[in-house]
Amino acid sequence: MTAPSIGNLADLARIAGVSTSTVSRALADSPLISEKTRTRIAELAREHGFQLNQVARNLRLGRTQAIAVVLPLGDESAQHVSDPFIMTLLGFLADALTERGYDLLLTRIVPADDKWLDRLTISGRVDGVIVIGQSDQRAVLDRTAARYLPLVVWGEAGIGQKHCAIGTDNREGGRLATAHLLGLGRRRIAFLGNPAAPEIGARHAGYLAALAGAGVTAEPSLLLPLQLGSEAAFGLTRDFLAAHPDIDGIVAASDVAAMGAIRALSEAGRAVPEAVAVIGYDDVPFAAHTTPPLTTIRQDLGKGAELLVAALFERMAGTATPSVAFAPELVLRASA
Amino acid sequence: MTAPSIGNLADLARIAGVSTSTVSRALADSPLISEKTRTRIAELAREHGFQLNQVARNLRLGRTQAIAVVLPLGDESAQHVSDPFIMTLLGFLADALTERGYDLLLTRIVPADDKWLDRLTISGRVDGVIVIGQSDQRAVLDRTAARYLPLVVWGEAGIGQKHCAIGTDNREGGRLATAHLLGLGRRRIAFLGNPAAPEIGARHAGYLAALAGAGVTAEPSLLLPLQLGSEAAFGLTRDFLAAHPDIDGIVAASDVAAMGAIRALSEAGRAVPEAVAVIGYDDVPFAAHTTPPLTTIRQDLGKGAELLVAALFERMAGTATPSVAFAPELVLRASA
DNA sequence: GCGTTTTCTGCAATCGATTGCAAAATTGAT
DNA sequence: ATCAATTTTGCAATCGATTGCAGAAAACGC
Repeated sequence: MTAPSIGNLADLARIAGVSTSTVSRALADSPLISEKTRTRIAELAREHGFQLNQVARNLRLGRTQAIAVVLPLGDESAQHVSDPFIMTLLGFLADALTERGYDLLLTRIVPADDKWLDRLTISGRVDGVIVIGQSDQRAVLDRTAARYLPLVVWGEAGIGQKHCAIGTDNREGGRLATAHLLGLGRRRIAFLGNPAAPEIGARHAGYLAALAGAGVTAEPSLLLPLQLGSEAAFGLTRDFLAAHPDIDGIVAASDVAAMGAIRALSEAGRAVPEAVAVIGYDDVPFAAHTTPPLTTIRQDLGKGAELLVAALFERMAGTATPSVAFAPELVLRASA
Repeated sequence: MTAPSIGNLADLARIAGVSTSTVSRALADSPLISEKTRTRIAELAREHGFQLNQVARNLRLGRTQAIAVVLPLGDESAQHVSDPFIMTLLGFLADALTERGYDLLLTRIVPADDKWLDRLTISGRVDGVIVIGQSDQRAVLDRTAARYLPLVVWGEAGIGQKHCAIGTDNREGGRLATAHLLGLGRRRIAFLGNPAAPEIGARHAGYLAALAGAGVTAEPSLLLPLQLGSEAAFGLTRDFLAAHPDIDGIVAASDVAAMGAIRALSEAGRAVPEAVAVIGYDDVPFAAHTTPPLTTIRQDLGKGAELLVAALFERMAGTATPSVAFAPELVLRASA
C-alpha cells in the first residue's frame, strides 16, 4: 500500500518539516531553493501522489488556464447540432489547446438574450473565448469584441465587422465548386443552401460570380434555400427535381446537404455524376465514404483550429489580430 | 454609456457603502439581508454589470462546478477521432451538464502511461469525470474507480469490472441486427468489426447467438476485423467480396463502417439491399441520409447521456451506482 | 424613556495556492 | 573566533469570494 495521499500544500510542508513557501518554490523549480531540499520535496510529493490544486493556483495567479469554446445555437441551428463539421473542428481545437496546456470548456448556448457572451467573459471562468459560427449573433459578437480582446470567432469576415473572424474564403470556395461543374460542361447548376447565413451567402456569391464568368445566366429559381443544419436536403431536392428535371449540376453548401441531394437523385433514377454532378462543401470525414464518394470543397480544419488558437493567444497577450480568410481547396472524388 | 464595470465584490461593497459580507449575502438571497438593501445592491450589480468571480467562489466552496469529459485515444482510435457517434454523445452530455449548472471540460487523452486519470482526478479542476469509451484502459479505470467515486464510463459492463459503465446492451444489439437479416432470409452473413474491442466483442457474441438460434453455422472466415475508428471498411469489404462473392448480408459494427461497405458493394455491382443486405450500428445523424438510408441498431444517446450524468451526480453525492446496459432498438430504413 | 428582543450588518477567518521582504543559516575571509 | 557576504527559508499579505459569530440598529413592551 502506498502512503496516504495528501490534501494540500500545507500538509506536504508539515511532512517535509518546512514552510509552505519552500514547498511551493520547490515544486515550481525556483532557484531560491537548494538542490537538496528541492529533490527531497519532489520525492515526497511523488511518493504521496501530491498535486497542486489548480483552482487555488489559478486564483492566485489571476488566470484560469481554460478557454471557452462556444457553440451558439441560433436561428440556423436545430436544438441538437451534431454537425460533423463543427465536431471535427472541436476535436482539433481540443488538441491545439491541450498542447498549450489549456483546458477546453465546452459551452452550448441557445441565445435567449444578448447577454450570454458578457456573462461568459466576466464570469472569470476562462481566459479567452472561441465562438464557433456566427449564427445570428454578429451584433453581440461585435459589441463584446469592442470591450473584450481575447475573443475569436470561426466564421466569415464581413465588412464593417468588429470581431476577429477566422475561416476559409467562402466566396472563393463557392466559385471553385461552381467553376468545377462548369468545367465539366454543366450549365444548369442549382445551389443548395440558404444564402441568409453569412458563410453560405458568400459561397452563393462565389457561385454567381463563377456563372457570370462563364457567361451563364443565373436563374433565381435554381436556388434551394436549405436551412443550415437542417436535414431537409433530401425532401427539398426531391421536390425540386419534379419542377426542374433539367438540371445537370448541384452545388451544395455542405457535405451533409450533398448527401441528401444524392439520395434524392438516386431515388429519382438520376445517376450521379453522369446525369447530375453534385459537389459538396467541407470535406467532413465521411465525405470519402459516401456512394459515390463526394467531390467537395475542403476546409482544412486542422489549419483552422491552429489559426484560431494562435490568434486567441496573441489577443490574450494584448494584440488585436485581424480577421483571416484562408483558401479552401477542391477535392476530386467521384460525385462530380 | 453604461457605468464602468466593477472588478470584484469589494468594489461593489465600497460603492454601495456596505461590507463585502452584506453584498455577498444580498447576491445570494440570504434571508439575513433586509429586502431594502438586497434590492438596492442587486440594482447596483446589474447597473455595473457585476458578476461574481466563479473561480474564487468555487475555491471557497470547495468545488469546481465542472465535469471532465474524457476521450481516451487508445489502441483502437486513430489520432484524430471525430467519430460522429462520440460527438453526438458529447453534445447531449454538454446539454445535460449545462442544465444542471455544470461546466464541461473536454479532454482528449492519448494514454501514454497509466496515470493520466489520476492526474485528472486529483488536480482539483473537476468535481467528477465521465470517460467516453473504455478503449484499452479498463485496468486504469478499475484502479481509479476503487479510490475515486465520481467516475462513470460510457461502455460495456464487463464481468468482474470495478468501474461503473453505462451503455447499451451490445450483445442484444448484435443479436437484433443479425436476427433481422436472418428474418429477411439471409444465411451467409458477414460481421464487419473487430471483436477485440469490448463493445464490438459483445455485438459479435450477439451475432453468433442469433446465428446459432437460427441453426446457421457461423463461419470464422466471414469475420472482417475492422479496426474501430478506422476508415478501412471500404477496402476491407472490397477485398473480402473478391474472396467471398456469395455473402448476402453484412452486420456492421458501426454506421460509418456500413457506409464503407455499401460503397464497396455498390462499386462491385452488388445491389443493396437486394443482393446484399447491410445493417449498421449506432444510428448516427447521417444514417438517415445515406444512399440507401441505413437500417441500423439505434443507441439512444440522449438517454445514454442522461443516465451517465444521473449516475455521476449520485456518485458525487456518495452513492456507488451500478453499471447499466439499456436496450438498443432496430431502426428500419432501406439498406436491409 | 429604558430595557429587552429581534433584525440587520460587519469583522475576521477560511479555501489553497504564490511571492515580496525580512530573518536565519551557511559560507568564506581574515 | 568574528564579521561580512551569500544562500536558504519563513512570515504574512494576497487573489476573490463565503460564513460563524458578535456587535449595532431597529422594533417592541412597559
